[in-house]
Amino acid sequence: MKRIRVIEIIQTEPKNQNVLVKGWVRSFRSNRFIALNDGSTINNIQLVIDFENFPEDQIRRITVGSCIAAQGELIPSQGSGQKSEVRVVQFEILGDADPGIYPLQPKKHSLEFLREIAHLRFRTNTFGSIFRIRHHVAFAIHRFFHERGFYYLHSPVITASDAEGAGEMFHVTSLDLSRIPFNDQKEVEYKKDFFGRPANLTVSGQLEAELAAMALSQVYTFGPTFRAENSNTTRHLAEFWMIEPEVAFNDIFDNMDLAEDMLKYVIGKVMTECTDDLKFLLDREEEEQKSKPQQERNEMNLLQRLQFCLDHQFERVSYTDAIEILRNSNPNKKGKFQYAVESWGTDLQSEHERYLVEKHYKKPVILFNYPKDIKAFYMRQNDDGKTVAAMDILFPGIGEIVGGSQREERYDRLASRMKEMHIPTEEMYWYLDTRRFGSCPHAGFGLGFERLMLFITGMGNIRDVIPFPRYPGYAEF
RNA sequence: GCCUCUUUAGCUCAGUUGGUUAGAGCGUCGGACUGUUAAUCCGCAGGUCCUUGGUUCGAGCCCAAGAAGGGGCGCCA
Repeated sequence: MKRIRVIEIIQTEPKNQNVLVKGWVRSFRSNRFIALNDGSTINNIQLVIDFENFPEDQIRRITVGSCIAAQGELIPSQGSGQKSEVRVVQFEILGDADPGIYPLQPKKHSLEFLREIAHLRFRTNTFGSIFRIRHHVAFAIHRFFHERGFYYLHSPVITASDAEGAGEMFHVTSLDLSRIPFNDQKEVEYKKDFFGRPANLTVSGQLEAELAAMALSQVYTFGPTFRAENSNTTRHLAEFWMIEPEVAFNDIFDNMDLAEDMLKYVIGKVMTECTDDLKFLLDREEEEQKSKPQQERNEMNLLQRLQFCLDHQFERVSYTDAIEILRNSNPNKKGKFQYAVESWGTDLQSEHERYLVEKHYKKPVILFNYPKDIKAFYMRQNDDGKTVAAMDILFPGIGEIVGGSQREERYDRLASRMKEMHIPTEEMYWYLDTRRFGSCPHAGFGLGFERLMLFITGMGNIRDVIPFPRYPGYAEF
């Protein structure tokens, strides 16, 4: 007999039909009622077991966390909590869970505790919801680009270029670190290493995506990204997933449209496809809000925030205008900012970004045309000679979720900018070649997948929206 | 990397001005009950008060160093 998934069984009209279900026990009440979950949905199926008809030693093995297979009749429930239930005819314990040492109890656990047992936290309602949603978000991203005629490009995970300038990199080597070969100058002899040269884990697939966009027109990457930065925050990981579309013939404003459309498409899809899980996370957040002082509570709940994001155009503000708004803002005048907004040309602090998004505009903001000196070498230089066609999308509660730009397509401008910023042009010949042969205007951006997950789930810590987080000093599981 | 807070039972947390034998809820275990919804009721067990050192007649509580965890900042997605 074939097993039926819980998500199917709870949608099936109960007509005393024979069914087989398999899953993990969430609770066992009155020695009679089993709440069984198989991860196909946040909802459980209730199994009713007449303990009088089964050996006691078998009944005693039905414990929270144990895995069972049960066969019986699907009948209308006599209780009020559920539409149907399975009257168990026979069952089998597939895996015991010793209640004396199984760490999950049918009660609320702290996220910090669950992070320490990340191998088991999938079995909680919260993390079940998060990782079902994570799948739907990833899938929606692929669908969005596929429907628009983009090609999914697999950019390399190992790169030999250390000139991408997006942060500290993890070295990749097959050398024996206790016996590193040095030359006479005490330099590492990379010729003896696996690739014959230094290699690193990628910090971005953008440069490779640009190469492909110069032929396929519209591509995107979606893969793991690695930063060896010593970042200890609720918004950073050493290993995270990034989506990087790159589009030939797009300018900075097409780029904004694409990013905004994509975010709205994905959020819309999740709202229609993950209603049960979002409802659970909504209730969870509401409960959490109750224990906070009025001042720190969210003005909108999770679903309202998602809907608001769909209903409103993201505010587009130039860096120059943003500086003026911040300079004239109340917190700046009253000296409330930790970093006073000084002159044009300095980078915005996260408190400034938060003010713009959460207090001034109260919606997602796209900041664009940043001073060239605080941005990367590949961004297109504007005619004013001071700014580049960069854009960042800032979300409430999260900050920067997207960073992108129109790329510098003019060979001379790019090469001279690289020299100014000490980027080795010889090593990057392949990147410059795209500007030598059939160059064209193009643009792209990077979307932090886990940061989008934070917004969609309402979770507060990025370590809770990725199955196995990696961060400084931590690579467990 | 910097700042800050926390660390007491399996989990979540109380613990007064430094004072005898360190508590609660939930969970486990034993029992009762059996159409429950994190079932309910009764009972038992469970502690290196993070570690080390110091102050003191006396430290869970005060001081110092270290460890682990949370939050903020920086770097960024």
